[in-house]
Amino acid sequence: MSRSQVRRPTGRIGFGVDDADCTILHVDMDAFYASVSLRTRPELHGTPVIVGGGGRSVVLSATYEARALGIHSAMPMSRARRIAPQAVFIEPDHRAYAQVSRGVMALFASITPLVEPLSLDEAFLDVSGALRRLGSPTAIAELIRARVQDEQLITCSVGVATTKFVAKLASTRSKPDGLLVVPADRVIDFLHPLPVGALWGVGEKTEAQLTRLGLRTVGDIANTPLATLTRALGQASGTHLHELSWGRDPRSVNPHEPEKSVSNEETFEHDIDDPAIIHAHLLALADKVAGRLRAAGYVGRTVSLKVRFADFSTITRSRTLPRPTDVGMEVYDTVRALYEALGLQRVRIRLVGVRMEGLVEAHDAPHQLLLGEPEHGRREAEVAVDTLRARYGSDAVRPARLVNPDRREQ
DNA sequence: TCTGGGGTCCTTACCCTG
DNA sequence: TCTGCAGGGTAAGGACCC
Repeated sequence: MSRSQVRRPTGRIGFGVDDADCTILHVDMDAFYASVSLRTRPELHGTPVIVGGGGRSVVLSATYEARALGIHSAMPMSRARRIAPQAVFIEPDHRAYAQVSRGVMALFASITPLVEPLSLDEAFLDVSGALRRLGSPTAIAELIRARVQDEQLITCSVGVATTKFVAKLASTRSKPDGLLVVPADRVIDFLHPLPVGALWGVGEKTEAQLTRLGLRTVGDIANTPLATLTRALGQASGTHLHELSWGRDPRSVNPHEPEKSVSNEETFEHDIDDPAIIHAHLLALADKVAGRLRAAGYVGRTVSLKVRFADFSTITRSRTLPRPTDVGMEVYDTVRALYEALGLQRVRIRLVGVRMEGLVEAHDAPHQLLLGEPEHGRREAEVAVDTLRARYGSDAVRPARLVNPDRREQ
């Protein structure tokens, strides 16, 4: 099949024609995971396809044909199977997603150095420095759309505006396979008819609260006194939404946003009440988080434990260390102490998670040996393990207690 | 119906310090 | 010495995003 056969008709929408100041682009892949999965299953184009895992997982992505049947991302897979038994269900292929994402981000980088990735499948671009070389923002957006389709065999949608927030909304409103330009003098016309839920930061709870105030559109928010909004939503959220409702968003495209936290969590296939098995999972998670910190060159100061019980209630507990660390055993010791402090007696647990916060770059962190601490020890051992894993795979070396998952702690 | 995983940001409460 | 207060750090939880 030739590449051109994949191309859909361009869903280009113009909210105006004067794009001179619209140098912020938001590029978002359409149904990313599903589209990537379909590259190797072209016979499924035009059919309902749902990407997700088994067990207690949720829908990661669905084609627009599946969405027409009522499927949406984050829906439990068990429910999706019930609603759309005729759909094709595909296991996620994270390696393929990462590979396509790298290709797309490299394409963005060839357009402008000012690229701020938001996730695997979307990014903001500031193209103000590329106008002389590549033409108007709209021309650049069309170029990106054509190249993504030709090089990656998937479609994307692009919002073009003067601010990040409006560009993001524009790409959403142009989906799938579309382009929407919102010039500065049309921002209010574009924003005010939209439902409040379209605003970034308005989810289910906030929308319900706004509805109680009788506010249904962005225009309603714009015409509500700031004091009313801050009373209902708090100082930060109220002010934020009021600013957005008038199209004011001063944030620039920032390509080097530092990481603030690193976490890993795991939902069990079945709820667990055996402390020894919980400990083993905490060890594996601590090991994983610390490995990611070392790979990224960070150390973290605050260790956080998350526990979700069988009834879905969730608690977190955290402790700030005297000095930052990227050593898995230090993370585990802390997280286990936090777990023990809960004093749980064979309570059924659905999920455990480990998070490191208060990140600083490792070379900026002061390294001071504690009294009695050997100069070489756990960290050196874990760095050696990193080297082995890089060469032989992530499962090549594991903490002894994790080699046999059925083994109980003594 | 039955709810993943990896993040960010905000609010509130509490403690400590000056 | 005691009290009130402001400000910073920490902890916990909630809402939201993709």
